[in-house]
Amino acid sequence: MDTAKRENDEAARAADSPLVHDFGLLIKAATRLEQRIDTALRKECEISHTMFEVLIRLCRHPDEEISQRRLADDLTLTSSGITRLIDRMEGTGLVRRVPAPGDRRSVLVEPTGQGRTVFLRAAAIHASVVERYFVAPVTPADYGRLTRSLGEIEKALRDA
Amino acid sequence: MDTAKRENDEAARAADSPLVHDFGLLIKAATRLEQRIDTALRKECEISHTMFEVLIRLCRHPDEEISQRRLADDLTLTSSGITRLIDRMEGTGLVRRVPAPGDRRSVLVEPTGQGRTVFLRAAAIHASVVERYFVAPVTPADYGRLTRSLGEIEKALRDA
DNA sequence: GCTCAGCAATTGATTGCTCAGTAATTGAGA
DNA sequence: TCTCAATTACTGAGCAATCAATTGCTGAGC
Repeated sequence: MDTAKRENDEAARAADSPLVHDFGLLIKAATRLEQRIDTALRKECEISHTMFEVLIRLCRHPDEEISQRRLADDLTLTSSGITRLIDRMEGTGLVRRVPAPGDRRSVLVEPTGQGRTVFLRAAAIHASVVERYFVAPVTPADYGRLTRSLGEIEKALRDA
Repeated sequence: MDTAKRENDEAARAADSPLVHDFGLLIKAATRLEQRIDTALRKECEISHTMFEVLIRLCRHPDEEISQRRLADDLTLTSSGITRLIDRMEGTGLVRRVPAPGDRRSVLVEPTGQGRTVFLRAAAIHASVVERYFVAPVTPADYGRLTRSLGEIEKALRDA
């Protein structure tokens, strides 16, 4: 059948387009990098990369707790995802839930002392992996442009 | 306690480092973009983004089937992950398994006619989302450098 | 030719998320 | 002041991945 053959060719062209290729690169680089960090953190610190992302937010401003809602938005998780993640982190003593002063629906989260200690060890591991596979492979000039572009892309997604 | 206070400050600095921030941007941009594509493809074509990634590989070279092993490596899935993914795709008639001529351990996968048809529709959706949120937000010059950098990063991860 | 270490795919059990639905709380407008 | 739509967290069910263990097959070295 001729139409089948033409569809084959069309599909082959679509599958080979630069757009597909370039975007594939982004996805692959990001997932490989995240996997590498995740396994390193699990081995050395017994936490997942997701937990690390939570600790980053909690430690950033030492005297300002963060609501679960905000964490969910920041990590692109659903509210139920965050509930269970914080459950696990509370269970292993990394964080503590505290009621929100002004709003009784909301729950604030803060790191425990142990949480901060683990975070410091984890941050060192994180930095070394990121340094090696994210920073080192590109020239300093390109690195600046890379992060700027990623910022633009993230902004476009956020605004939409 | 003084040591606790110092640990607080140290953690705050680590959590605010440019490295952490920049890498966070990559992860966030990639996951948001992938989510957007995934929901669009699910709504319009009833396939997941992961299935789309499989179809890309299968349609790229029309007369060369691809082994599950290769697909798993390419998509950064485990072999068991690929087995179940292909199960589902075979179940909905998108692909077909065929025995590998030279090696009876290996299973090759090829797209069905329906698989190619769905792929063509999906590719159009994919292109429009990628165009809008990945290409449009950066200048053409930066886009070239962006993909080059991502290529370098991916290469570094692959080599290691 | 035989053995055996290694690889491909599969399966059972588990993990970590989503979705849909629920309960408590809030704040804006009649 | 009261009502009600929106918002927060949580829960049960389900899904898509992982890990660990198994089976069948292959090829290199003796």
